[in-house]
Amino acid sequence: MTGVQTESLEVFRTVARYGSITSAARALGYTQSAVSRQVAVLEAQAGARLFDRLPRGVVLTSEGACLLPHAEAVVDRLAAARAELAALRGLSGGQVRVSAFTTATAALVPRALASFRQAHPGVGVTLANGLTPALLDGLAAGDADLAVVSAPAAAGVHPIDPARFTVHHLLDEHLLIAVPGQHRLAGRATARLAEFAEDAFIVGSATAEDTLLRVSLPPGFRPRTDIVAPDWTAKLGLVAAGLGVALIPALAIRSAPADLALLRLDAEDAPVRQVLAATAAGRTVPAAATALITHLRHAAAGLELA
Amino acid sequence: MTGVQTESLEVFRTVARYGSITSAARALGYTQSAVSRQVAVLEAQAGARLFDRLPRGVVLTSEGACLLPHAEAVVDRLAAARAELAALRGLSGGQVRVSAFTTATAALVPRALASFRQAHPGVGVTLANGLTPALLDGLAAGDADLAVVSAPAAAGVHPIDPARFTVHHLLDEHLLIAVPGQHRLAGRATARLAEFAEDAFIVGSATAEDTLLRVSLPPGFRPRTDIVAPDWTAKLGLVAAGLGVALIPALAIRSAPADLALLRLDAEDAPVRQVLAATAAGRTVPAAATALITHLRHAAAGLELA
DNA sequence: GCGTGCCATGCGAGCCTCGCATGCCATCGA
DNA sequence: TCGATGGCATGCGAGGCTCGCATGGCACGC
Repeated sequence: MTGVQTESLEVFRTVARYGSITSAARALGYTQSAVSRQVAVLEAQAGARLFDRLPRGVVLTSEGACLLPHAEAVVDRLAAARAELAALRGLSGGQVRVSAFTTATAALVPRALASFRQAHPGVGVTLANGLTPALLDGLAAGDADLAVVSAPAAAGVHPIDPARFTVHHLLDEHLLIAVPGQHRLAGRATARLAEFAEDAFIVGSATAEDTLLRVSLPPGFRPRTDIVAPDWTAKLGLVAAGLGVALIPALAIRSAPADLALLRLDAEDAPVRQVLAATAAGRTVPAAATALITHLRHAAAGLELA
Repeated sequence: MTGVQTESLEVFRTVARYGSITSAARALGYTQSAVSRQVAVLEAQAGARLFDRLPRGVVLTSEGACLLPHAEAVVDRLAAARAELAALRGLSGGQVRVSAFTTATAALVPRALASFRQAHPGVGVTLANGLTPALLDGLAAGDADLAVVSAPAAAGVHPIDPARFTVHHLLDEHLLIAVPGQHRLAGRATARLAEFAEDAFIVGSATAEDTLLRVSLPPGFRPRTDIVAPDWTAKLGLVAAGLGVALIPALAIRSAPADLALLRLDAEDAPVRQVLAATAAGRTVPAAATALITHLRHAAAGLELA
């Protein structure tokens, strides 16, 4: 019973069904001798006669009848495995695990997932949140198939080791500055950071170092960070109420709010951030993940135009 | 995915568990190259990479993770098949289908089944009833594994074709004649049929030909068959009430009734009937059936003594 | 009594799988 | 920086396995 060939089980099943080695052989496209021998081998492995040889064919013995449901279960299970692999390959099944940094889950990832699920309804998707370093660690650990991460566009030190990860560029994200509707610069399309020296900045944490401001503070520029707000929604609410201005990554804006103005910050002040889709290098990328990258690209293109 | 070797699935499972081809090979007693090649073959059959080769071992791809539960199910199912076959062989499982003629189910078969079930509690037993010809047909058709049948002891024409059935002699059944307790012959141990010329016979059907009397009527002997009763219990009740006498096969007597006498009929009048256990010739006899025959023999020996 | 249907088996060719040995690659430590 | 180590892949040859072909034995039916 060790080293069973699954074909032998299929042969066994067919012989049991036909009640004849010869006709089973015909049905399977084998020679009668081949089937006879395969049955004999299976019987030796089982340690018991599986068929009684009658003058007009064969019938299962009690041992054969005992084995038959198991053999059919095995054959069926293998067929199920084949089918599931085919589904995986054909993007009509399986699972893809995506992780993304929080801002990306505002608009970019949801839009990509929406079109992806429409295109491949059979593929399950799980979404995880986190900060870029944790996402990359999880990616390397195999916790996710695909990570949407951010990286500074600066050509210098790249936080993403190209030897460990394969990255797919999605978009270059610019930084916006949100000002109240009646702010003196509300009508402008772009602005420099230095123009907001007198404004109160609503930041995400108490220390300027932990906020977006840290990326490139002009020398001598020390913004007032009076108000701390935990998330983008709260920040926008505070800005709309006239309590100050706030730096907002463009991706965090789901749609243009009516009661405040968004100015694009000059690239000199805040270098654009890259948004990337990363996969683990050296690991086979699931077909679903590859497809999802395409949808992420399309979603990114749609967002950049807006 | 056709022609999968079940050993390859076991290998696949082990490699996935160890995360390393080399250590899996050690655990399986194979060479690293053999395991490497088996994995490669399985991957070719699956049409996809199942493992990503990392510098320090291997990890499942999404396809591999998809296949793994199926592989484990197959391996487990084969192990279950092995276990069930072993149980069948070891008489700790399985099923045996017995059929018997009605009289044998009064005492002989129940006693044999009782001791058999005590010896092999794991073996299921199904019991069917019928007349000997039908039992033999069912046996030949594979509806039963074992049939308890009766046959005349006459050495002449044997109703059981030895080419179609293997018979195991259980006992020679003698015929009893039941008489009321106050019958004039009640004190005798044996009797001749002719001594009952004046007695009313309680028979199983209206025509003498269909009763036990038919087996060998002395010339000129024409018993009175006034009363017809459907079964042995009713017959015995009628006899006990003094309404006549009745021929009873010894096997139909579960225990000696108190209110009537049982005389053994002379063998010249009613040749003893053989009770046999039959199996289909040319068919493998299940181990449980063979064991049950032994228990039938013991039960028969116990009944003959009584 | 012979033809037919069915299964088992000896024989030889081809293929497959194994172990051995080697090569390649990445990592780790001196 | 370079060798040691650990891990996987692969060329090679031996042995085993499975196949098809052909034959033989057996039981049944005309």
